[in-house]
Amino acid sequence: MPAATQLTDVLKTLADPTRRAVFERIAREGEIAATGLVQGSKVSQPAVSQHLRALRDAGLVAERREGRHIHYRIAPKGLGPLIDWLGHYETFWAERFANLERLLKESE
Amino acid sequence: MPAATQLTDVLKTLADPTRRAVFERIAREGEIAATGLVQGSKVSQPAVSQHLRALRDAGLVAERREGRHIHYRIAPKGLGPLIDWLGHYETFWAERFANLERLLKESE
DNA sequence: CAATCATATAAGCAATTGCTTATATATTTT
DNA sequence: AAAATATATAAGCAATTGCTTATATGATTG
Repeated sequence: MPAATQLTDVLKTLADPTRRAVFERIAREGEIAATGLVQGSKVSQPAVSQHLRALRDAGLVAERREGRHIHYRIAPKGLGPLIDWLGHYETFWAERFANLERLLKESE
Repeated sequence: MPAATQLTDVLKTLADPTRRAVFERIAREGEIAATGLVQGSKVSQPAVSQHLRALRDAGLVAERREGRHIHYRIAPKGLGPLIDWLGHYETFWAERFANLERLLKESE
């Protein structure tokens, strides 16, 4: 797949607030089953399922089946296209980047 | 405006390939008038104008009027919400982040 | 196997999106 | 002021999106 297409998919996938909330919750929990995501969600089970499909298709999450549960986790490489693209704009956000750099250092 | 709304706007705005191409061209050129953007574009003048409006509304570009031309440039802070959001996922892309870090160092 | 639980898919629908053509608004030039 | 140039807005339309309800598939339990 062309890199631009992958980037478009990642951006489109994360652009929807509901879907992004699902992604963020998976990140927070580390690993969580679809059932858990449906609980405490504003939308229906099919809606969550459709968002999970979109996230998976975009390469943003990975799944692990365990019995009748499917556990989702963040796919580390998923944000790659976005980060690579942002890399082209370093010069514009060098200052902010420096802050992230500091945070990273501190967390080591 | 809530931070989440701003992020959603930035993501939605960049998610469209045509509009993102406009943004990238502005970044490449440094500064360019709308006319210049229309030339060599696949879409019509109104389409470009609409994309420019969206980019401006999202805070991604700034404009400077000069006679009857309007020159566009990247708004450095525009990508801020996106970069801040990605900051929460440092741990997932620390390796890739390190590369960006090195690039930044080299460019100093 | 039958019932149950977890997840996915199908179908339909209102809302949004990105484009077009046509027209309006600024700004400059003659 | 009239004509030309640069940009924006309006209106309309096909395509896409995100949701719903209803149903199907997968997997476990009794």
